[in-house]
Amino acid sequence: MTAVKESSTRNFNKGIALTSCPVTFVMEKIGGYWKPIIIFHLMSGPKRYSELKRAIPQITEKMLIQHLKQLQNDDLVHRDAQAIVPPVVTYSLTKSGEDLFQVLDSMVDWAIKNGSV
Amino acid sequence: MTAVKESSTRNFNKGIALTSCPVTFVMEKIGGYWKPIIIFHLMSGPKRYSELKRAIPQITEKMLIQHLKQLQNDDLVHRDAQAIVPPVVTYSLTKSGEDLFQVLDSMVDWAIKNGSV
DNA sequence: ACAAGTACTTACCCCAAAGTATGTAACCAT
DNA sequence: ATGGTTACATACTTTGGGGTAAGTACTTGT
Repeated sequence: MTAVKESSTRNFNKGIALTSCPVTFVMEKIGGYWKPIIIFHLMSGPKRYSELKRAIPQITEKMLIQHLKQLQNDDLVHRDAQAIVPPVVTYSLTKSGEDLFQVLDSMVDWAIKNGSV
Repeated sequence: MTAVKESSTRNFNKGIALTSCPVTFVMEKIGGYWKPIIIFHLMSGPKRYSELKRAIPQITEKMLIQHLKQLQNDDLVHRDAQAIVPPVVTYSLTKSGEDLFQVLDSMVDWAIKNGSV
């Protein structure tokens, strides 16, 4: 009986976010803690699952595949699995994913100019 | 007694995020649902609290001041209050805030090129 | 007298994101 | 046969962002 009212702000927001705010659109794709980091590591070329894990030691395996799957669904990352044993699974950026370079790059620029560190 | 272990991933992350990942650094400042939207509306010039509220009808007042305060702490937004009654409080972007234009702009570019809409 | 506007504050709730911990299937090296 | 590697899966818990609802102090308009 704790149903969410249909006219609630929460429900309404889903609408405007996806249809009318390009910045929020991007945030939905690369927002969150780990996605930009994963994408950054794939910028230097395709990586195996275990290579990514080693490159980002702090990430848990659950977070890693969870985000890799979301990135696949959003067509930012491509998964290539060889049907051999032990399995070899390689992740790489799609064209859309590579295009994010400009976005990440401008972020890095800003961070360097305005970083308090 | 629900203390967080000192060696937890969560605690450790705070460290690397702020010191070694510029992209996460930016995300900490403009991430979240409403911040980019607020910044976007301030790009077109200083606005009063009530003007922002009217410009973004879906935001609740709590979210609006909460984020405005965080943006002040991060030195992205400047607050100017006139000690008159009724109060007149004007918010504007700082230099750092204005510099975010490049970041938001590249996001919009990407969204237009890669938006499924 | 009473509503309405201004710029907030406060208390409470909910859910999704993130973290912890453990398991799995197939193989290989010792 | 025991442990290590590979690429995951799954159950459970915690945390914080966001939402709802209501109140405050002071003044102007009717």
